[in-house]
Amino acid sequence: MSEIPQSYDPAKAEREWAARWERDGLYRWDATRPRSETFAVDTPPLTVSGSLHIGHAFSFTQADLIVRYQRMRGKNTFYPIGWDDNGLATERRVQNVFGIRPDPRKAYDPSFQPTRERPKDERVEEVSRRNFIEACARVTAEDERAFEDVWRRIGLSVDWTTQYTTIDERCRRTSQLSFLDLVRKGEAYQKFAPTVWDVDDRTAVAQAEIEDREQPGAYHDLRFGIEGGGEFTISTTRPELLGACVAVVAHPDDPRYQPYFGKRARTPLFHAPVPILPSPHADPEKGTGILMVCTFGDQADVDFWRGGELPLRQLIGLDGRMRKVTFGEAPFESADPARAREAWAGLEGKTVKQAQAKSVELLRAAGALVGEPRAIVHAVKYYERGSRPLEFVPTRQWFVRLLVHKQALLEQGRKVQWHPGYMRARYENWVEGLNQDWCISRQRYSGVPFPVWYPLDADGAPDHARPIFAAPESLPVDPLSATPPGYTEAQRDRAGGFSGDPDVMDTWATSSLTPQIASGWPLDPDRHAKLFPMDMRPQAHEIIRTWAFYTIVKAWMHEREIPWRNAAISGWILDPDRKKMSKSKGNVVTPMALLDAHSVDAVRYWAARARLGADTALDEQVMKLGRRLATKLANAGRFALLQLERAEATAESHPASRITHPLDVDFAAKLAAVVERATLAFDDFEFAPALQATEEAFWDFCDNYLEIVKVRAYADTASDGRESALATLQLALRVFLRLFAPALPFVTEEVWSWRFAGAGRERSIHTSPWPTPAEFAAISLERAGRSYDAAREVSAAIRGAKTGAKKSLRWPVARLEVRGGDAEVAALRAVLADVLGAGSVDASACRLEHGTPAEGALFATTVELAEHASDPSANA
RNA sequence: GGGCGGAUAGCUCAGCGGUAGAGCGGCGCCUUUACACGGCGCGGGCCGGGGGUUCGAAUCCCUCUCCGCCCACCA
Repeated sequence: MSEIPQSYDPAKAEREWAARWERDGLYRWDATRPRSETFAVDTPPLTVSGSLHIGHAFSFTQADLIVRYQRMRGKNTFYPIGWDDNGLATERRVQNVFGIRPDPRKAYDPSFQPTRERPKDERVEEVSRRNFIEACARVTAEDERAFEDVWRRIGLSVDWTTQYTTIDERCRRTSQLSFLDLVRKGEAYQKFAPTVWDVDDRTAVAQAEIEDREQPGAYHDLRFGIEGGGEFTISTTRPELLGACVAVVAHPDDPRYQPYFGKRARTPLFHAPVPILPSPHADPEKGTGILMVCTFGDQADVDFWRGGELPLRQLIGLDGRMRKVTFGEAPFESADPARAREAWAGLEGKTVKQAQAKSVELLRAAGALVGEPRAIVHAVKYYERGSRPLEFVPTRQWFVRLLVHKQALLEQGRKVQWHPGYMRARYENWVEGLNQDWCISRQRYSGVPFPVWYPLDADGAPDHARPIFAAPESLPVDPLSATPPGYTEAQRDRAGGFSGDPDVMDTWATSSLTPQIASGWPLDPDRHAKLFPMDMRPQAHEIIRTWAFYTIVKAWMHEREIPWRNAAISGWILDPDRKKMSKSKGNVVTPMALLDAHSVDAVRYWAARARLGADTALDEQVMKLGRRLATKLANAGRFALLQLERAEATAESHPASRITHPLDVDFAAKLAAVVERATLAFDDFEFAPALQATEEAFWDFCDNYLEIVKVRAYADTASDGRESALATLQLALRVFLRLFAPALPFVTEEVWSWRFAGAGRERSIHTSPWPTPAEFAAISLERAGRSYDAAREVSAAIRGAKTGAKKSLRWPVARLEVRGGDAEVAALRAVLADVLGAGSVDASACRLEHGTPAEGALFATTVELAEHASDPSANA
């Protein structure tokens, strides 16, 4: 036993215990134990290029609570840690930090050193792809160290030996193996097709990364002619796409346009003959009921174009500017090429926004604009990190099949237990609403390359139909530096030679494999079998459609399995004004200052009080409460242990079998019930009710049990009564400490170390067995009655009388009269000595009588205080 | 427009079929030998509105209103 200090210093305990746990390898996974004893966690690899805010500490703590509980239950916990450091988020950060941007045409400069503190006005410098990737590695390594500091500080019980990053060799290999497996199974394919494209980042993006933003726009009414006579008006928000118009459509039942079906219209400005076709997607109520099909304005255009034999008139280039095209030549037909070319000359090279303004000008001059544009607000699709609207641009991309698997993926989602249960609806909504396969290729640099090359024909053009895949044992490979089998490096990018796939994978293509990365799939099948499917995936709700969804997709495609049995979805942290905390809003609160101000246990307590899935306001009051609780725990622990120490001369230990006094038996029974409630709650991932039940019982223990039992525990000579009190103190403290240990790992470990730390599992509270009914088995709980309740009620009446009279709690009582039913009076009589001792009531002043209790109470109690106190220390 | 949450004391939230709860804040006391980072006590609520089921509803059902989130909506 270590010495019991006078006061508890949280900061000191945090430093010392964190170091000790790491030194002892307390949280290591034991690979020799069987799957049935394992609790495996699919820890979120945090995006290190984002800002680490208190919300991350909040959700990671919630996962840690469950892991700590499972570990105490005897589970061999597998709690890995990783960082997500590839992808566009990292590239953005590097561009901001160093002011550099990749240019694949530039040569590698080994002497290049990125520097910070680049003046804001200085131009962004273009560097080689390799220099850029090196800069990414440098930034993320720094970020990862900063993040690790926070995670260690907050006491996450992760196994640090498992650390990985999504750009490291192991992840690149796993990711590429996954890709090859999907190709082999026919789930991954490449296709040249209109794809959602971000013109700033110049890459394709996936449906999951698209968000709608409300923004101002305008309807423009354009006059179209009909071949053979007549005209009609089309309302469009995108007049700049007029040149890309390949058809006009109206609803098949719309009588206004039925006569024109089969005829051709003439577009204004470009004089392109376009078919007038029926289509059910045209809404007669909207606009004029007839609309342009352009290549491509929206998903409806893409869908319609795919279903017909229409030409492709791509106007918008990869850079978001109007391409150089020639009207009058296929596919840009025109009945009046000269005027069409003249119109296009005013638009070519312009951005979408500029082209729109110019188009209005031209249309107005040509008399094709009916009235003036009418302002509206409408939703426009953006890349979630983008600043300009997305466009559909035909490009070659790799996709993973989703649309044909919706049903299977819904079924997989139902096999997962979602916590809270209603979060499953988010998953199902997303799956049901899918309208594109998963585009996994990105025209970027910092990511996992596709392990693919293409043969070049005699003209030097790649033959995408005959990709050359890397051999699995050669992974990870970078096709831009590695040579495919059967070729020499000299043939790279030469006619008749080969070319590496220049793209990298979507970051989700890798992070969707976190369970497999951690388990060692597929190279270590034994280890994989011991860890997969995992037991718990903790994550936030806004990435159910990405991370949770893609992880379920991959597990199903590779092994027809669910990736984990439980998904524990944490809520968001809102600022005190209930706004979501985010970097862009500038309301981010970082964890370190809060940890310093309130202590780690206090911040963890705040996280532990919130229910899974519920958005929670940042509330420092709750942290103060947590700190108070930790202090109380240390003080109550100190008191109980001092009593035990004082009595050591007469008793070696204080087994539960010595708990015989009615007050103690009753309290033990209440405690046993709390253990049961907390255990049931934790089993169901409900840490907040578990904590609440524990806390309620603990404050009752401090405010009532301890006060009432004090006199008996203080007795100078050994007796059954004193021994019963001491045994109860010991049992209660051991139980409370362990019930609190997941939420308050530092103070509980500290107090535990003062007396209870032993060998084996009990060397730390965090590996000690979770309390069970067995610990109460030696107590005759069947004899538990209402003595404790009776003692508490009468004590409260005595305290109330003294407080009401503005007297100190040691003020003597002249008369105490308690009336109640016979059973209640008997229950009180059994613990009367404790009650009188705690209330400074002389036995001679007390009368217990049969009578009618007050409403909602056990007794009717009358307290009369003495006029004077003989004990000077009791003077008010 | 579809889906999912939420609405309970000034604030943050628990309770989810049996007489309205906690903490904080407010007010008033008490230095008491574990703790003043403490203790005792007092006020404070038509449990969002309206219907229904029930002996009994904050709790179950219907409906409306408001708040938040997810998805859809680009003519």
